[in-house]
Amino acid sequence: MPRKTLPIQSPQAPLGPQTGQSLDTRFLQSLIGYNARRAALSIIEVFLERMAIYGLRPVDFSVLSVLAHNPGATSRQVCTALSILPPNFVGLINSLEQRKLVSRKAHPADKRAIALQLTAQGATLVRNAQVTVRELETEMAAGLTLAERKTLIRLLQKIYAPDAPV
Amino acid sequence: MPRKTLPIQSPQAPLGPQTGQSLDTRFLQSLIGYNARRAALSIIEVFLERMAIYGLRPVDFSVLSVLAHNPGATSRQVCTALSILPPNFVGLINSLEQRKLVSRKAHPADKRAIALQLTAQGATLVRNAQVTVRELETEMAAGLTLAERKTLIRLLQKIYAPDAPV
DNA sequence: TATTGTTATACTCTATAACTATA
DNA sequence: TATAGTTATAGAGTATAACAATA
Repeated sequence: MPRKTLPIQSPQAPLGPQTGQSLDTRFLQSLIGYNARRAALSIIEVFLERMAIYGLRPVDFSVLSVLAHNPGATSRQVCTALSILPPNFVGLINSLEQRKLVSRKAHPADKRAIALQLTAQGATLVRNAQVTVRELETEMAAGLTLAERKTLIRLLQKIYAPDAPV
Repeated sequence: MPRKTLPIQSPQAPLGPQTGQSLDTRFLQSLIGYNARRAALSIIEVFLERMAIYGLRPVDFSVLSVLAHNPGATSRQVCTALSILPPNFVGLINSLEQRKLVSRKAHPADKRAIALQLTAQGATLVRNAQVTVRELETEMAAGLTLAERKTLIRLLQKIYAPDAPV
């Protein structure tokens, strides 16, 4: 019979911990939220190192990657897809445009909107960046089999998008 | 024969996406880092709602939870365990002390250090908060079996602490 | 000389209100 | 009236340098 909660701590902790010793974090380690955040931060840490040569932060990479697969998408669409607030998107896309990675075109059907697309330079950059990201993901998941990796992603998606199709 | 990468997109995308339609984010969804971040943010969102009655942010809860299981721990120990930078810990612990949730005592062996411990009020608060956190975790993981939940946590820990004992 | 706790400060990220042009 | 993009700004989170007291 499975129990609902993991054991917290031995009832009689011996002494107060002394400086230099590491602490018992078993309760936090039993939480999905804590572990998901820790894992995300450790991957982002390596991401920042490897992507520095491209001058891309995680959000920049996400935007370029989405535009690579959705040419002509509008700012609003990208913001919705990536949970970016429109005011915070302005400076981001301006920067990418100044770097000649993204161009703005008039939207064919809506004069309010602007169709975004990668430049040739942007397409090349994101292609290389995606290879680098795949490499670092493989390194970070070195302790997982390919099946475990797919399982991990599937379970994470069930947390944040429980109704999405498998 | 398993393939190393997931399919990105159908080679011939039909038309530029129109406003109002959602975008193809399959590449990002194939990344552990992207999914871990999304899952962590969705849990934190609910966390903020449910923990508002306790007046606790995620970092406050983590500190109180660690102190509950490690009475007498020093600031430095808590900072190391939770990856909090010492300068950012000062205001946090001052606030918890002013709320009578944490008390500082002279460290028995090191005059530089301060031994932290929960007050009776703090112990009661963290006990209730931990119950609330367990509840919200169970809700967020409603689509997972108990075995899947344990698997998810194990796989996440292999990402951010690959050398830790299972 | 190294470490604990602290102050001051800067930088990034995220969030809200309000405006314009158009639908 | 509602939406796309924008501006200005505020708040939270995270980061580094430097200091006094103690090891």
